[in-house]
Amino acid sequence: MKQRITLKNIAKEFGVSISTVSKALKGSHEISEEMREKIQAYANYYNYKPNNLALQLRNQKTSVIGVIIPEIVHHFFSTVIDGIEQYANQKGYNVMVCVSNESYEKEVLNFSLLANGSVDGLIVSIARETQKNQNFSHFESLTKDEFPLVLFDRITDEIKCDKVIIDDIGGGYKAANHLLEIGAKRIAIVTTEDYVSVGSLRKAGYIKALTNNGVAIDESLIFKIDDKLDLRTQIAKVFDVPNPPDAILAVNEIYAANALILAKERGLSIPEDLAIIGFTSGLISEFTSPPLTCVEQHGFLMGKQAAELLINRIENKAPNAFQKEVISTSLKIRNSTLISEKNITK
Amino acid sequence: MKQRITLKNIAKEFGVSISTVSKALKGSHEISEEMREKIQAYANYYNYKPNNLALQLRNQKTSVIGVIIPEIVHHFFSTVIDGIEQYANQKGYNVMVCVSNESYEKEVLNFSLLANGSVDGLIVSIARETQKNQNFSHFESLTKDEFPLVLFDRITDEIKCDKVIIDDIGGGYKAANHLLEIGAKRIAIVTTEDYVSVGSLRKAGYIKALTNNGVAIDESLIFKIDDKLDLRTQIAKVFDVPNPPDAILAVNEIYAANALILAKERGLSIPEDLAIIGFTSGLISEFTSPPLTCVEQHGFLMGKQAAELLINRIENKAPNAFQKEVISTSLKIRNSTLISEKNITK
DNA sequence: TAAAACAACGCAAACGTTTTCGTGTTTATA
DNA sequence: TATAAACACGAAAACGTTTGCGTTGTTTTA
Repeated sequence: MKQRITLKNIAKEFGVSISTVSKALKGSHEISEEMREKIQAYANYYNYKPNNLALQLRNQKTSVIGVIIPEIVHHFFSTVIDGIEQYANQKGYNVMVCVSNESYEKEVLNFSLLANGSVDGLIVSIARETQKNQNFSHFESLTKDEFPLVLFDRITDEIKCDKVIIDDIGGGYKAANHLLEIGAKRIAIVTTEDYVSVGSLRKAGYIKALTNNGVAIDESLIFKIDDKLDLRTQIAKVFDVPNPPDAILAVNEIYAANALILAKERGLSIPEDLAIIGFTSGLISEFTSPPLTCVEQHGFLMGKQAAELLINRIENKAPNAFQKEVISTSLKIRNSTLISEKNITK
Repeated sequence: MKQRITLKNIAKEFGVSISTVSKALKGSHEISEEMREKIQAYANYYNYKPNNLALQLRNQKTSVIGVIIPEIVHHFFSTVIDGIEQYANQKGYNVMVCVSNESYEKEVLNFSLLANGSVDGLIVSIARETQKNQNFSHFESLTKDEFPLVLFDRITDEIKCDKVIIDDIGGGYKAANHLLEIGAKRIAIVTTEDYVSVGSLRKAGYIKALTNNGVAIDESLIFKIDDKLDLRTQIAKVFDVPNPPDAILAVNEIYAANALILAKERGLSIPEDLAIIGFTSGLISEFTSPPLTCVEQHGFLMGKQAAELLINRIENKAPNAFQKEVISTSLKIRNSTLISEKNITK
């Protein structure tokens, strides 16, 4: 690659100093009109662009915000990035995305890569492995220096910073409540292992809804999926309990869609024999047969809010106390829970 | 945010020069063991990390590669990014992602943001608007300086650089051929408008397959979707032609899934009355009923190859002539085209 | 005519590093 | 004891920019 032209090059060309060139290009009146025009014409011809690194170093500001997410091939996370990107751009910031791949080690690596002057602030959703081993020391080295940091979705109370989360308890509650309303008596939940904050919160909402409605919690209807094992085999167990459920609440789209497929394979009709509801992030729920009712998560809004919190923090426009924004979910009712009136009152 | 500690701070603390500190931290034998240990301990305690901007400026290398894509909430593109990210990380590079949002203006803006020293090279998939207005001058200012650049998926012959594409013609050919093999006589294609390179290439493959098999092209079976208008209304027209098709080839997953829904609404059984095949990038095809046969695009591999081309170019390990990698597609056969033997031979 | 004002530019510091090339001191060698 | 070698550190340039202040030389003002 050819060397890009610099102020020094231009200065040498006209036998003037670097500062003269800099001022001329900025249209300063300190420089004579004649010199100004010569320099500007030359710079323009050779497509001069100030070197960003030099500017960032001088201004002590990169106007870049870093984002570290567990996965990128994931509808929810990419939607969040979209929200971050749009808000950041509008405020004059760029976005640098790194993927932790659910690995603690990679997350730590990404921290050291980004938090060394490369970015003005960081937006992070915690990797699964980090949530599991509860080691947050890499965060502490940031918060100690009051480095601008926003956590979203996968958060922890251990870290003191701004946060934005989905109302997962509320989402689980709404979902379970909806199932109760359409007449479900035995609601199974297909969730994650407990250390995944999102899964356990949704389960908490499920328990709250059942308890509020006087329904006893049946532990045999709670299924915790281990990511390491085969998904379908684990979900299939839902149908093998002695007294099978008449509704399933799945904490994400993939679980819900697989449950639907398995149920149909067993000859169950949806929603008559079994109602299914999921949490959605992607497009799958729209195209299954029947389409799946789901709790919508509004990832775009979440990204926008996270970016707003971060940029306010960076620009010292934020209050001293850390903020925690909660994004409420909404229920999108489709045919997997749509039961006709006579069934509800049966 | 508190100021991060610098070499200068440490130097002042111990009354030595900056260079002494720098050497001490690097474990240089020029510095006495006593001084070295004092400095290292101090730096460690205060969590010293070299400022990345300063290093990048000095080394004239950022180890960052920029990626500009039309959309990020898109399974295919996020898969490509994943491939880029993994390969780049492995080679010691970071990835900076920007979204053009299919807009020419935003694409140009992203160029000026990234190609000023912020990144060592750029991987780009062209925005739809840019493809439409055919204005590539922002690319020329890069290629003129031999700036490392790789184009993927949405490319153009106008720009001289390394490229990596899907074998779209081959994919269209395979898809149409498969439909012919299972006995389809009237194959409709649901594609994009012609200026979208990917869509028109897939259509070319479709035409080639039909022609090779002695099937005449029926223009009334070619449907070009306008993104501005309602999708389902446009796809519905497929079923309204006087002599309806017995197979549909859709150039992406969304088109295929919608066609499937509409066909079922009209009482057609899939695949008996109508076979459907799509190009896939996401998970939708797996969960429809029946699951959709599709042409798989291997986005991850594409990202990996693009990153490889770029990094070789950056590190001067590439041949002088620009390369064009073609990634072949593969057919994933599912039930939407699975017809029993007797039907094939009917 | 001397002082003041002004026009047009250069100097140098600052941002934080790394690295080459000194320089002064101590120790070992002949 | 003179000299070389080894040791321990500092000065300065380089990466590319911006900007406050200083320095010329010319022109205006009283």
